[in-house]
Amino acid sequence: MRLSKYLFFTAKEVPADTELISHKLMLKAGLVRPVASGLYAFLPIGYRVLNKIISIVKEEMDRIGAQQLLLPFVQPAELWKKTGRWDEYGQELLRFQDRKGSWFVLSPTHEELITRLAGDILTSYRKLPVVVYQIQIKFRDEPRPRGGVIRSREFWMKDAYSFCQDDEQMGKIYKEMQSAYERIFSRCGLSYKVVEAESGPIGGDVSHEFISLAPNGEDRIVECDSCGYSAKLERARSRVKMESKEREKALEEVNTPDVKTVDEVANFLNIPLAKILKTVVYQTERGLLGVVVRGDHQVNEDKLKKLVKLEELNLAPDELIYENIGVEVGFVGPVGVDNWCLVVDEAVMQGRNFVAGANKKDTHFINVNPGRDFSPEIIGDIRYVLPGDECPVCGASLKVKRGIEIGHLFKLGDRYSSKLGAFFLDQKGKKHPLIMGCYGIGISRLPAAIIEQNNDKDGIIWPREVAPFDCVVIPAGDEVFDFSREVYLNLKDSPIEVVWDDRDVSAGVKFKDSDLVGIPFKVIVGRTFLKEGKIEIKKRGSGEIIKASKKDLTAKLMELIQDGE
RNA sequence: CGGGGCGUGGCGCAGUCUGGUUUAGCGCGCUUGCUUUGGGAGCAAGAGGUCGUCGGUUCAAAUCCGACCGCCCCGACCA
Repeated sequence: MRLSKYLFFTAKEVPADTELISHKLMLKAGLVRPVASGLYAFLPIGYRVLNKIISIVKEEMDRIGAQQLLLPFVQPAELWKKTGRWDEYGQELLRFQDRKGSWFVLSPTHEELITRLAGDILTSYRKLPVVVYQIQIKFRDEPRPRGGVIRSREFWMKDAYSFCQDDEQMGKIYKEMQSAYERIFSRCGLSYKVVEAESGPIGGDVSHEFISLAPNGEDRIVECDSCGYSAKLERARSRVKMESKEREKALEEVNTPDVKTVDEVANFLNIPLAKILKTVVYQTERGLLGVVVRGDHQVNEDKLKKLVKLEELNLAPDELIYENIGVEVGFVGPVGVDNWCLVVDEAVMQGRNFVAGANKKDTHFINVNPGRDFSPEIIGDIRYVLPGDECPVCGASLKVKRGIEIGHLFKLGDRYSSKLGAFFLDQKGKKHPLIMGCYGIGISRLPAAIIEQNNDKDGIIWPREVAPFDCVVIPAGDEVFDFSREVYLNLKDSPIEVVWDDRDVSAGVKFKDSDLVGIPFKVIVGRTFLKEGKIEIKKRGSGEIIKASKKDLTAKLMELIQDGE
């Protein structure tokens, strides 16, 4: 490839409001270009990287016997109505009508389609298990696309689906898929974590996410260095520290004029946040819910929803609270209220002598004791884990880290197959729903995730397997231009992927551009060649220079590329 | 859903508050020529803009007012 003829450009400036390094570098290096909110064009260099990633994914999927297929990007609404997701999926599902007025959706995912297909074809236990996958575009009408290709509306995804007779078969495939993912992400040069996850709108019980570690990532995970426990923050648990058993003191009112927030109360009474009870009032389909957590904790609504088994859960508006509790927000507490369902976090139950709102203007109670002063209807884990909490498995101190979700595994069970009538017959001729799993990889966000972990002040440093090219031949000086062409043509005949920077610009520009784009090796033909007859190979990451004669160049490079892990 | 910001050649920005010397500037990139050429070169000459759209105010609008469209950022309820 001659660079002078390649659709290639680099930019010195990118919009001032781009935050992420990967976003900046992808724009600067000319990998992608924004087209509209959450829509990106992949230019040739960027598309090469994407294809490298796709090849790795294909190889590893094929290795575990998954079969590639292609489903349509546009799906009829009917299927989505059958599974209920036409209503459940919300505004992220982009819907439109064809000329006849029939409704369709742009696929945000493909469970419905693949399940119906499987139901038509996989009618016998003899064919099971089967794993299929596809690599194609998805569309989710995100409320706020951000971070370049990390959260875009249109994106590439690898989605695989497994169909099994029973949970045991399913479990085996789930494990195989997990190790395939581990190989894929390692080959991409990523440092990642596997964590327990929530399944969200896809549904299902067991779910794991692969998180690429990145300080700016939008997902937060909890992990234990000591035993290896790790989970998404939303579902992470922690052990409740046993409080020293203080003696229960007598309940007392204190005057707290205009002291409303937990922070204000802590300051005003000069006590730690953990000694305050935070009472949050929710509105649900079955009336008001009083939710109590410690002042230093936050209510985890996902956990709360699961615990109380309610669908609708919204913070109650101020007026509604005033009407029902008779006090303004800020002085609400659990003591003496009976027209709500009281849900209390387990950590609260371990404590003694708390401060809480007294349900009276400008007044708090001190020495509030759970059990004595109020009786919860439901007790459970409804809080977010905090850094330093004790690991639920081994008790060591937990850490909270950030990252980017790059892969997700779900055990779906029969959620889709039952609703869509995807059944098979067992040995005895008995009908069962197919037991399903689904497994995604965010293909088009992977370049960004990789760049987040592999860059320096000069630009991108691609790991070997995903680099757009292995090397670039750089002529440094007019006298060597013709010879550099020879060098290029020689390399082109080898398996090495080479590009020749034949542009009429100074050598400095070529070096800078090569560094920015992240080509692993520069093959420099210049003054060293004129002086010593040697060609230089310069490594992108370390800057190390290896000299080779024209004769040895290809072999030397092949060797370096192989070692370049 | 709430708050904030932005829209000026391909890209990044200034100019808008205080309307009129602005023929609408600057940097990057682009074209041509000469000199350069191992880490984003210099000089010279050029091309390229209905100042997001529509409407209003005014003798006069990139600048003031209104509506719309597009884009970006922050927050999403913790009492």
